Order: sequence, then structure tokens, then C-alpha cells
Amino acid sequence: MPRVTMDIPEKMAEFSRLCTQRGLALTHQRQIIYRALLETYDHPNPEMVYERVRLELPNVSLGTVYKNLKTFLEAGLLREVSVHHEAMRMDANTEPHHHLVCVRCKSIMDIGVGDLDPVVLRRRLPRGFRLQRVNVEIQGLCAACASPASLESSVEG
Amino acid sequence: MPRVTMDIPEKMAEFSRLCTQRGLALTHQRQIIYRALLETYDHPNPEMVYERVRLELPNVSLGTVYKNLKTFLEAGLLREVSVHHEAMRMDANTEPHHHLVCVRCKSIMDIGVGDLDPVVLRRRLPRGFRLQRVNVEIQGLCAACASPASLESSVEG
DNA sequence: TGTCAAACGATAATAATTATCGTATGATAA
DNA sequence: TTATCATACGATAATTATTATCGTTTGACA
Repeated sequence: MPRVTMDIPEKMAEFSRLCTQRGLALTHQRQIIYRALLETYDHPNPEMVYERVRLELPNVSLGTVYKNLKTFLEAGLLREVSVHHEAMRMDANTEPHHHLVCVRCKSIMDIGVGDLDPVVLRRRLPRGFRLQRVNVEIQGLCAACASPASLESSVEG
Repeated sequence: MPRVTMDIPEKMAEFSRLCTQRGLALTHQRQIIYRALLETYDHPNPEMVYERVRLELPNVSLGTVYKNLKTFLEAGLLREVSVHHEAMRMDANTEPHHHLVCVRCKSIMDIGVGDLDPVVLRRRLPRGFRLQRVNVEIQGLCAACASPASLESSVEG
């Protein structure tokens, strides 16, 4: 069985533990920012996190929010939904297919729909949602980025 | 059976047809830009498209590339891999799950791994690729964006 | 407590994208 | 064909998202 969801106090305790373990100072700002993330379910962008954190910490700077989000990502405390947020990436292949993505160098390769068992929904989508397509994003490190030579700053080790 | 892949001359002919059909002028620049996209398999960003197009059209401007990429996206001639390129989107939920994405307002909702049949690869990944996770992105219009009131500039109609 | 590296806030710099504006050109019809 | 005109173009300014810098503050540990 997958492990049961922790509540927020438990997750904050785990957060303290992980910060200590990784040599990250447990600052007031970090705790507020991380709690704000735990309390949101709308996958906020940095600006939205900043707005929320400011309610509790009016003097926090946007730069601090950015720096800590990056720190949390590197520490694996957070995931980024938007792997390609740095720039628009185009795809002229209009036939259905999926993608293999390198989270480090951001390279994208196509894989055919036939390379995967069909994606089947077991539940209805939320009422009113109009489905357009399903894109499977297989994330990892490409051969070049997974090679020993480029593993100094690996994402997962 | 899914339809067979067209070659580039066929796709360019289709491109002309679609431009005419949608009232888009068939300019020299548009043809070169679209052909450049058809010839690339690396899912380029606008800067990379610009560099490539400049080899054939040294006076093209980056703005023209951007404008036409946007036009092609709106016309459905192109797909954007990076739905969230506008900004980083954070996810504090570290348990495995998938996402439901509105391509219009960019809202993101979580769906559990149990809401989908398991994703099963039928082939090996390319040699050396180190898999980290599989993210299924169910794209479409959320209830609010699919409502008649907000459908003036719909993505698919 | 005192020390010090790490983190902070303020702010400047950079990168990606969009908007503006005067000129050029593709589409249409005389 | 050529004249007309809206659309698209190139140049460039403006905006937005993100990162870097730098002097000051603070959490961790002796």
C-alpha cells in the first residue's frame, strides 16, 4: 500500500527534519513559505506564493520566495509541474503521441501511442471538463545527462 | 488504423490549404517557418526556430517568428509541449499522482494514480535513459472555460 | 553569548515574450 | 495585369518572469 497522506503539522515536522539533515537553516521565512505551499492545492506560481506569504510576512521579498522555491525543488521537497517553464516548446507533429523528457537538459523525444498501454480513465472527469488530449510525459535523465561525467548536480542521484 | 504520416511536401500543401481556409496570408516567411518546424524533431523553442529560419531568410525578425508561432498554435497547425511555459508551477504533493490541466486558464487539478489504469511501457526506453517518474497530463477545458460565455476564442470549438 | 556561514531584503540585470508603429506585400477584384 | 487594402512584416520599445548582486541579518553551533 502507498503510504497514507500526512497532515500539515506532520509534514512541517518532516520539513524541519529534512532541512537539518541537508544543512538548510530552518528560517522563519522557509517555514512560512513551505506551509503556504502545503496549504494550497492550486499549484501556484512564485508570484502567487509570494502574495500568500506576504499576508503573514509583509516584509518578505519576492527574491526570497524564488530562492527558496528553487532550494526546495533541489532538495526534493517540491515538484515542478511546469518542467518546460523556461520557454515555449513547439511540436509540429499533430498525430497523437507522447513525450520522453529529460528534466535536466529539457530535451524532448517523441514516443508513439503504441509504445504505451492505452491510457484509460477509471473515473469520470470533473463535471464540465472538456477533454482535448492526454499527454504522457515520461520524465527522467537522458543518456547524456545520466552519464557519470554530468552527475555532479543530479536531481535524484 | 490511424492515418499514415504525410511527407513534408504533402504537409506543406496541406499548410497552404489551411492558410487559405482560415484567411491567413500565405507569406514567404510563414512557409519557411512552417517548413523549419516540420523538419525538426527536437521540439524547438522560438529562439531555435528563429536561428534556423534565419539561415534561409537572414532578415526575418524574431517578432515575426513569435507572432507566427502563436498564429499556428491558434490555427491548430502546431502543438505546444510546454503548456505551462508562462511560469513555474509548484506542487507540494510528493506522492505519485497525475494532473488535469486547462489549456486556457492553465488551472491544474490533481488526480490520483488510482483514477487511471497503470501506465505500462511496451518498449524499452532509449538506451541510457534513467526514468524518474511518469506524469500523465489530461489536457482540455475546465468547466469555467468550456462554458458558452467564455468560448469566443476557444482552442478547439 | 560570540562567531560565522548561510539566508535575507533591496534592487539591478537578464531572458522570454508581447506590443507598437510605420512600411511592405499577398489576396481580391476591377 | 494592376490598383487597392487589410494583413503581415521588421525594427524596436515595453513588459513579465527569473536570476544575480550586495550589504545586512540571523540560525546553528561551539
